[in-house]
Amino acid sequence: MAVTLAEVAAACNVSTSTVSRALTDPDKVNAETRTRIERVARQLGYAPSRAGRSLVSGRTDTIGLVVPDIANPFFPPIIKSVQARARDKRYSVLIADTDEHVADELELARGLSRQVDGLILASPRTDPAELTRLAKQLPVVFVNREVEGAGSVVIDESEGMSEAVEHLMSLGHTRVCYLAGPRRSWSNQQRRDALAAACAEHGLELRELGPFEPQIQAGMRAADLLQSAESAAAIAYDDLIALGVMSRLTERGMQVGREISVIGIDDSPLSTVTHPMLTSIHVPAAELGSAAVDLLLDQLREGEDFTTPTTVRLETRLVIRGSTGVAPTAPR
Amino acid sequence: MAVTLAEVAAACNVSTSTVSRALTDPDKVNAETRTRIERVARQLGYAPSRAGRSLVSGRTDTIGLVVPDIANPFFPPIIKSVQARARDKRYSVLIADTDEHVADELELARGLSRQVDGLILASPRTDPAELTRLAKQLPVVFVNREVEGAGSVVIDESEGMSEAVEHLMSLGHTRVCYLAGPRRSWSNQQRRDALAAACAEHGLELRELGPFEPQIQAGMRAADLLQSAESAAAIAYDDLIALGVMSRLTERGMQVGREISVIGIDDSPLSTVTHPMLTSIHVPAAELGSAAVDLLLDQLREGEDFTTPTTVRLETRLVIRGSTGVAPTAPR
DNA sequence: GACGAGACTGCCAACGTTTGCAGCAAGAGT
DNA sequence: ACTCTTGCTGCAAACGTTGGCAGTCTCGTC
Repeated sequence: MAVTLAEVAAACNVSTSTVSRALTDPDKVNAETRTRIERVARQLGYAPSRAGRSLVSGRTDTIGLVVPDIANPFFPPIIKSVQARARDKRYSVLIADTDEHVADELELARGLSRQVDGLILASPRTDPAELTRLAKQLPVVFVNREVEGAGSVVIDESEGMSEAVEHLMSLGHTRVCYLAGPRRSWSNQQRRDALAAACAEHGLELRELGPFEPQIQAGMRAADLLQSAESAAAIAYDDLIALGVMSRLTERGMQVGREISVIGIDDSPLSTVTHPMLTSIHVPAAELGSAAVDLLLDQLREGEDFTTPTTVRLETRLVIRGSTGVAPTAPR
Repeated sequence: MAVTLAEVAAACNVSTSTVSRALTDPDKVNAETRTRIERVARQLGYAPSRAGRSLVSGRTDTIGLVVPDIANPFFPPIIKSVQARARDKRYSVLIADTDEHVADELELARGLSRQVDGLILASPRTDPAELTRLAKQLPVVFVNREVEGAGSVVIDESEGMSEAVEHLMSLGHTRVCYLAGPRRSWSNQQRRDALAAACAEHGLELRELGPFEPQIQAGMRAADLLQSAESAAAIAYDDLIALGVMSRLTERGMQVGREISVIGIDDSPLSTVTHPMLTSIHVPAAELGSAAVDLLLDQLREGEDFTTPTTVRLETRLVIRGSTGVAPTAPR
């Protein structure tokens, strides 16, 4: 069905090798025949067979991307930037969604590993030892997690958290409640630690509720717990939880941004759709994706050389919107 | 690096053909040797090379999915269900995002067509003639669009629209404003027509604003236009526009659900995150995805037989939430 | 005019898998 | 004892591409 090298070769009265060279290594072939071949190839609509090429080169020109939940608005921007960067470099992207199902993470990654040259894993909960093993089999870059023996792109929440805590204090808050993400999530630990450090530094009292799944429904549950706690300020593990909290609180007649302050993390596109809009710690999703691709392609290029796996650290900052306001008991 | 058939064969003292048969066509080989081969293969961690297999079979066991915008919350559920169904059937899914860029749609689809067995296109704006041509090259299923010579899964908005119009009338509304989607979008035309039909039937006055891109920002712009029109009810092309409208109206101090009623289409997960929650016409996204996969795999199985391309039509219904309420001038 | 260099090009093997065909042994039927 | 069948296995070709090697041709040089 598809046009092959042989057909182009026949049409040009040359051998397949010449056609192959003309199209992939133009300097190696006479300028005149090359242009002729190029013309005929275009005319016939020739496109190299990935399978044939893969077989001999051992490469697939495809990278895999594993995310916990495409529906979580934090990920689409990352996916987009991964795809964009990959496309620039002539790579395709195979995406797998684990549906927040920890057990599937590894299985999916392994399945993918057979049809890709490298993997980008944004799956925070699998056992580190397994991940290290996986990283030995093929190049892997982790997003938002550090794993021994593999490159990673991580978010440094400390700056954003510090700003958030300062922000709350300047509004007169004296305590804050952390709405935790999944217990075994690497980034949950990072965020909790960053918050704890910032609180300790600035003298803000910290409580914790949870864990909650990063989903709006869980946020709603968190809202009710939050109300029975005595905190007028909350920082959520991510925007989804924060949005669920806001939605539920508003539904119950509370004024978010006046009676209670809510801060999210990720600064996903949804932050601006609610009223009040969500104050959130901005995470540079686009950079995250493209940095991950760059790191991975570096590893692919190095080949067998032992490159010390790099960690790229991305800064965060607070974006203040309407969901945070003066503490209720504080003087106006 | 990877374990090949030949290595398994050597370890078992049989030929590669026997190993191949043992693993793909177990009946053709002696039970005893088969179990031995299976054991050794597992031990060695053998996994068939997709490239080798593709080369001889001509199939890739991969399907392509083109969507206009992963970040649009309407699509993730579809993507998930496509992936889930495909995975059940041992297919991988290659996703491409056109970023709402019409010119890229075809190019991306063509690029994908070389590495997949079939395509699912949820890209509403490309020229029909081009799409028909594409459908001649390989099996294609269209989502939310009918194209000659290809299968499709479409949404039948009429029922949902009818319910929406009845709903508005029962609340005392006498006119409604349609916030149109992209002019060349097939589903925009479907939705507009369905709305017009429903309005004509029930005697509701219809106006139209737009077109607007299916994005929150565009919805905000729509909100301001809507305010200067004199309609107390609006039905948007999709939830994103509706959410943008709500967000902007609320920001400008209007009470959505009291002073003005807003209805979205898609019933995306976001519908429940705002306050008030968004009344929306529910579209069965999961069914949409799995139906598309089923249709495509049917086409793949049929092979060269001329199957009359099928169109699957999915019903919609109205989900009433807080964003719609009694018309302001109507008696209470 | 012979020779070597250089520029192109063709031949062929290899990648890993599947599959039609042939070969082989063992058992059944005569 | 002979053939025929049956069940199993190996051989070899094919899929489309790449790249090492060798061959051809032309041209410049001595």
